[in-house]
Amino acid sequence: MRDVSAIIDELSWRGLIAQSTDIDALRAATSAGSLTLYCGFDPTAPSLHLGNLVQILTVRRFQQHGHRPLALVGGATGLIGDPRMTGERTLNPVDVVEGWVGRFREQLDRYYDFSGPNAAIAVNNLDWTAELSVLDFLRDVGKHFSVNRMLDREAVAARLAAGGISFTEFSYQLLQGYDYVQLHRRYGCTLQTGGTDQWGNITAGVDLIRRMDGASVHAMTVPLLTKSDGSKYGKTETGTVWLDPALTSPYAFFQFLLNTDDQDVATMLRTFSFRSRDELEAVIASSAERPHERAAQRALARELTALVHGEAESDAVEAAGLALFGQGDLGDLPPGTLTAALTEAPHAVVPAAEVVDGQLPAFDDLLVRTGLVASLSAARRTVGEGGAYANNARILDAAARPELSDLHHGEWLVLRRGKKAFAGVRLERP
RNA sequence: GGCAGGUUGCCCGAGCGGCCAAUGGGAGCGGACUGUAAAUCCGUCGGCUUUGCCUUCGAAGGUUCGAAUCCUUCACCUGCCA
Repeated sequence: MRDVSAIIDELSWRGLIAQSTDIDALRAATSAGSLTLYCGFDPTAPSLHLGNLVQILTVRRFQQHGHRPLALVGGATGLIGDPRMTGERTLNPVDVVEGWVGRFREQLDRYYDFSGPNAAIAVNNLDWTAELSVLDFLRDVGKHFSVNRMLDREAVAARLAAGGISFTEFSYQLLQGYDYVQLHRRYGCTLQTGGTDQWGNITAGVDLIRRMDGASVHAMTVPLLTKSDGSKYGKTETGTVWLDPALTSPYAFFQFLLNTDDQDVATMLRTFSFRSRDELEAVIASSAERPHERAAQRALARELTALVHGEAESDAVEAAGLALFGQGDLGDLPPGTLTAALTEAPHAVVPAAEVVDGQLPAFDDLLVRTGLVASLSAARRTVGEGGAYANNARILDAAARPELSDLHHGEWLVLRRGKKAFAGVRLERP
């Protein structure tokens, strides 16, 4: 087993500790031996995302130092919804949330070790809330909460000032607080981690344990990932960067990380990478000297893509990107390389039957089919703006039709929108 | 409960009954410059069978040759008074 006490120092230099109830007490607790901790994830979407991964990997670091994680998926809290600044959530159907619980659990399997002396344990807060009666809840849990204090929560205050908040969401904090009580009782859990936005919820649990069981437990938050310009990291034009390859392709995932701003890349590496401090500092230093080589971005993209999607997939999508962004003629690429690259990128298949007079469907149509643009109007607009390319040559006429002879290896046409958005069109031969 | 005001495209926010698919800003997208970066400048920014047509301005009706703009009802929000 690794040195259980070193975890706090490690998190500290990585910049992963935002707040904690009592850092010295926590350090003492981690030094005393293996402790049990948890960080919950509410199934409010079909997949976990990059922002969640910060929390997951922080817990993973604890586990690697010999501590035991509880992989909590909020089957109950996901039905209620944590109050957001922006407004009341729409309740998701019960069966949908159930399905998401299963997907979250599968995803967590990848990051926590469920074997060994400090094996992770999968838990669902529905297990102790489903049969809880309203009266018991109000008498045993509710009595310990002060509405006055609950109103102080930032999200709640914002909602009161704006449109208002339902009793349902207002009660969320009680459920999360009670989770901590149950995990403390059942598993001896003495640490809860989460994003800084969870501080109020987490300390509510700490207080509740003190009141109900007279025990003192720990809380710690991890800074929320923000870019240097203050915006949320992990969101792109197209939306959230998901961990599920069906929602965010490994190719897109890799590209997203590779495009990390210079200003942010050091923070991202410290946050996500499991490499040693010396290794990271070397990469960051060399990248600062020669930023155009983007060694730090590449290191980040490689390690994280390999962790999330596997080593082989990471290599494949990196090779695809290198092939597509390469300087040379795409036609010079070996057929296998081109096919592999375009298969990783978005692509559309055109049946041979659609070839008329040796010509494929028009460019605007193909641009839409590959998903590079949202509509025919957008396709024509993009062509008009000079932002659409076929085989790296600007498309001048949206209505023009590519010839069979334009296809690389008689099979592929490479479409591009702007500088970075590639897609393949494959002609399907009968 | 009474009085007054509001609800516009991804967000904020203009909008005389015809010249409004609807001013302006932000975001997004494209181009230039670059390093598949940032900043900056320029362009673009509902859809389509695209010199025109279709669907949008909280919802449903109505007036009119013609409405985002007028009237009625409903829903929600914001002030003031009880």
